[in-house]
Amino acid sequence: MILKKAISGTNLEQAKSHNRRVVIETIRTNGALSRASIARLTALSSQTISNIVEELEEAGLLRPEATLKGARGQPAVPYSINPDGGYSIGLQLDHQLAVGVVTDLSGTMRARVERNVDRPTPAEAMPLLAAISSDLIATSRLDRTKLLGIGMAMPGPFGVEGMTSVGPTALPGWHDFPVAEELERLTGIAVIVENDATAAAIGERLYGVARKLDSFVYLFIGTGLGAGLFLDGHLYKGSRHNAGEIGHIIVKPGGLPCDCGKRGCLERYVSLRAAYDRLHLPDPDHASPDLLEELLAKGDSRFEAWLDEAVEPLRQAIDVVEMALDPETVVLGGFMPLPVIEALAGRLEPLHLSVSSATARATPRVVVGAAGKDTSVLGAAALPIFSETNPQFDVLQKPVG
Amino acid sequence: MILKKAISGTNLEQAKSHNRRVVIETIRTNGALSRASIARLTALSSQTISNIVEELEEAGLLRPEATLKGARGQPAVPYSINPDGGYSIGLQLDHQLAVGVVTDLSGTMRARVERNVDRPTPAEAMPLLAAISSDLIATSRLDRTKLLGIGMAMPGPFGVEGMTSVGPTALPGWHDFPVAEELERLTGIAVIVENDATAAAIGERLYGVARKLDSFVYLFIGTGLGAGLFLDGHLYKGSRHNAGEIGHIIVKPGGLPCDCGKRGCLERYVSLRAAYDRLHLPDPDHASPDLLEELLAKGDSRFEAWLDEAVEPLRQAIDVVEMALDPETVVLGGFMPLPVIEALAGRLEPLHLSVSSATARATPRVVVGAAGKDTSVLGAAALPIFSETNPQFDVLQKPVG
DNA sequence: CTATAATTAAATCAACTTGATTTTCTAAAG
DNA sequence: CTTTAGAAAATCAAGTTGATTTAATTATAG
Repeated sequence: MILKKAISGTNLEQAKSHNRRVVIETIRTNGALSRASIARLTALSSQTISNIVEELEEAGLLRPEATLKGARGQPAVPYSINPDGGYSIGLQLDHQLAVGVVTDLSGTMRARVERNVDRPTPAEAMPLLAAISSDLIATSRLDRTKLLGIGMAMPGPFGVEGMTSVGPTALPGWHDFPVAEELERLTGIAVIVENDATAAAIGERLYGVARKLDSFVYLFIGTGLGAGLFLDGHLYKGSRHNAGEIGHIIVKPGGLPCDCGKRGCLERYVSLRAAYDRLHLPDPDHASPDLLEELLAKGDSRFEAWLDEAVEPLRQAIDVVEMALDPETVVLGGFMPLPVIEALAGRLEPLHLSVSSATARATPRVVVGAAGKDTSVLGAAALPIFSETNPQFDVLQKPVG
Repeated sequence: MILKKAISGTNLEQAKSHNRRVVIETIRTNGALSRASIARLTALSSQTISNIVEELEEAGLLRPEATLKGARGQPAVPYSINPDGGYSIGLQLDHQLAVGVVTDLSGTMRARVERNVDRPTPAEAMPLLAAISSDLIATSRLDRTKLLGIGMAMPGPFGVEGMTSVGPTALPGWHDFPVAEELERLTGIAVIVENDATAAAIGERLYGVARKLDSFVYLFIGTGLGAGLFLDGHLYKGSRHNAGEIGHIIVKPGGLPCDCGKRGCLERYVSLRAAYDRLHLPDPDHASPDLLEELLAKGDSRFEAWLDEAVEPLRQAIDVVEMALDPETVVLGGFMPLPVIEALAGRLEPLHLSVSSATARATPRVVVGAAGKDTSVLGAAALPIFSETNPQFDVLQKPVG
């Protein structure tokens, strides 16, 4: 009999680990907090919090701030995240560029390395990425024991025949290549690989506009278009790690042909590639997002036409996402330059009627998040930090098998 | 300073509660299991499992089966869910029918009551629902202490101005009406309200084709069309309880006008209402799904035409769901009669290329689940059982505030 | 009779809780 | 200005809870 891998039990050890994460997360989302207020927010006893805070301070993850006077009673000592409590490496691979960064626990970039590539194959890219990582460690002279891991962002989807490696928005030759395992082998550091959109979503969650949100969707406008799904306090990756690949949903049945074989796919209208194509660039494979920013600034009429044409498909994508997932907010970002994203966002209203049209809202339906070429590397660097410090169901369960 | 409601900490008490749920869930998904095998599956020690199983047997939730001989060692005593360990009331309200059922822990229907209604308002429906509940309790003479709660299913979306109460697929007058609170007040029993699709999804998860799945989407074809989202082992309801309302995503831009104000909405093509409209029934508000089953059996040409026209929008809906959520499987069901669902499913291939086209699959991309008029009541009855026995993150966290 | 596997019993352990106490401040009273 | 009461934070020490560990017991196949 085949037994389903059951959800597993928990014990004190897991509980402890969870509670430590809860303390960190509570401080991250709220800023510096005293032990007493952490206790109130987490429903743990003040004694427990005291113990945990002491341990985390010992470990260098938290640091005390100036005592808060002015109120009655013993003055509170607020604790905040110690930026130097840990470091993370973020890598990002795309058609033309490989970027690596080091960030500290506060998400601040401490080092950055960039290499040009040209639609690299795994054989070309893997050594390069490993080299970038060791470069970063060497030049930033960071304490390896405080390195939480490597986060890597690259375009999805993963492992889908006829989609992963097909067309100008995909990277060729990566179908079924075990990126994380290989990079882990080369560097000896734990590696987390996600698509651009997911990485960017985590970046927004830890340090950006989504800091306090439980459920949001990050629409990543890059070479193609993808969504990072953060639902009910955790990243939703899908059963085969491909959730959010909405670039290939059909927004215009019978519309522009797409390399995936369908017609009228979303990313044929809303993506860097779509813009390049619409502008009839001679060499769209080597065009730069900067060009679009220039054209926007100049008020180029062809680019304006693209903007106008892209708005309705984007509106429809937002509609689909809102209807399917009812998120608190949709965040727009990606490799598309910020001014262009803002121009698109500015033309979105009136949005379609959806479940997000609902009455009282705490946040706007659409907000603009981080955009530009470092969006996804910084998000990538946030991945290990998130996975090491976020309270999540997994952590509470004993590892099984 | 406004503090975000933090994720809260945990302690032994929560852990215990979680572990009990884990034991129940493990037995539910795998069938009868000995203490030793539960221990292996859950990663808990056999002593812990022994204690928990003893308690659960004491409480009547588990019962021992015949000892398993034939292997070496002391023979194992398998335990299974005791159907009489608890009962649940399911209610379902729709345009023409209010149904109530009692099920036991195994999901078996123990009693059923049905009342005709005609697009009822809250003032009409609430006393009726309360009466149905007390009828069920009285006639089935069930032990009130073993009643886990009332689950209720009704069409969504909830609380969306211009959508909740508009059009022939919605129930009028329910915008912002606090159904659960009111029914709880009238009956004195805990009430969980979900839309049809969500209820059906939970039913499939506990007792049906999705029993072993971690992530799946239930496409509920009813008067309208909605999706129940079960992602990463838990129900995803959305930030305003409206996730899965995909009946109003646009599948044909500029297509048939919809009462929500948009054009080409999915449920204008795939739903009972869409079929009735296509058949030009004189009184679509009072048509019955049975008619469609008859027409299908007869091979009615107009109905065949509807089937053919509905397939592509349905295919597109599946495409959107697969691309956005990468589920293990999409389950088709709803009020639409089973033969009709099967006819639709039979015409779906070839499905669009999506992330679900991936290589090795454990389950088919689309499976047919429970369909017919009792689908959502039975699912509704599953809701309290699920919420009382499923291991979930919430349970592990201390109630805050 | 022996190896094997399931189950049980008693003792132990780790982490959170409880309630009393101490510390350190503000605000009001004298 | 000094004193005192009141308030909130932090700490201390003992207590509680539930999982784990270790060892013993039981039942069966070979």
